[in-house]
Amino acid sequence: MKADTLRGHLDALLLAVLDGRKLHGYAIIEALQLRSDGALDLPTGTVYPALRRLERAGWLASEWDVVSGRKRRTYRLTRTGQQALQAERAEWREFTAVIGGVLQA
Amino acid sequence: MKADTLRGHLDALLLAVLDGRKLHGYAIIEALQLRSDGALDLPTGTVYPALRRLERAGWLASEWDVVSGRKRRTYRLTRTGQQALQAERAEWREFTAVIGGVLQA
DNA sequence: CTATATACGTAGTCTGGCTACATGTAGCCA
DNA sequence: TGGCTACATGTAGCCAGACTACGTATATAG
Repeated sequence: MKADTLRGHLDALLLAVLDGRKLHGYAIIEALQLRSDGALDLPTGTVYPALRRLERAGWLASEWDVVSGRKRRTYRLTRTGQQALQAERAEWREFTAVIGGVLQA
Repeated sequence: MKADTLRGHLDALLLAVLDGRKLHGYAIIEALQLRSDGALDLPTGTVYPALRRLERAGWLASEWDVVSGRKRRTYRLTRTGQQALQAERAEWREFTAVIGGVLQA
């Protein structure tokens, strides 16, 4: 997949992958790989700053836990984040309708 | 529609709107508005440089003509551009499948 | 005669994902 | 026991690409 196409859709992906479960950063990257059949392989330099940004925005909450000696920062959706996810899904539908409409017009 | 979401899809839009017809820059902007029911209102500072870039890439060819005293640079798809459009359409389908898959997984 | 729509174009900004780097632990294998 | 790989988090700085803000010019309506 061409670079840059992700632009503007990263937040939606991160919120979606955290819908209904708690995951730490590394696991989020793996979950996205899994769900996209390997098409999405986001670098840590993309994901970690984004997660912190979403937490600052109040859409995610995090807590440290230690699993077999390793520190993990585990993220979950806040109520606001859940609403934001709904909004992102709606925007995605609108976006694909608009661009898709032009592409196959 | 959120800014930046267009990123990486502009070329596809321009190629698609020129599929099967010749249009000048200003008319391209209007055609995109029309086809998107007003959702796409691209500024000239976005469209004109992109058209020149696509021409340099060999995907578009242009010629000047004068209509009622006004100069117009009219663009059309080259054969390479036609192929590029097919590729862009395929990439769009892949892109929406990947992101859409994650969003509603 | 001026305001608006038509028409093309460029310089510079800004944003947001990416590259490259830094840090450290656990577990395996030679 | 030493090194390699996977796991795990994080930051600084770069860069591409669309956008903002201009500048230019003609036709037409009021």
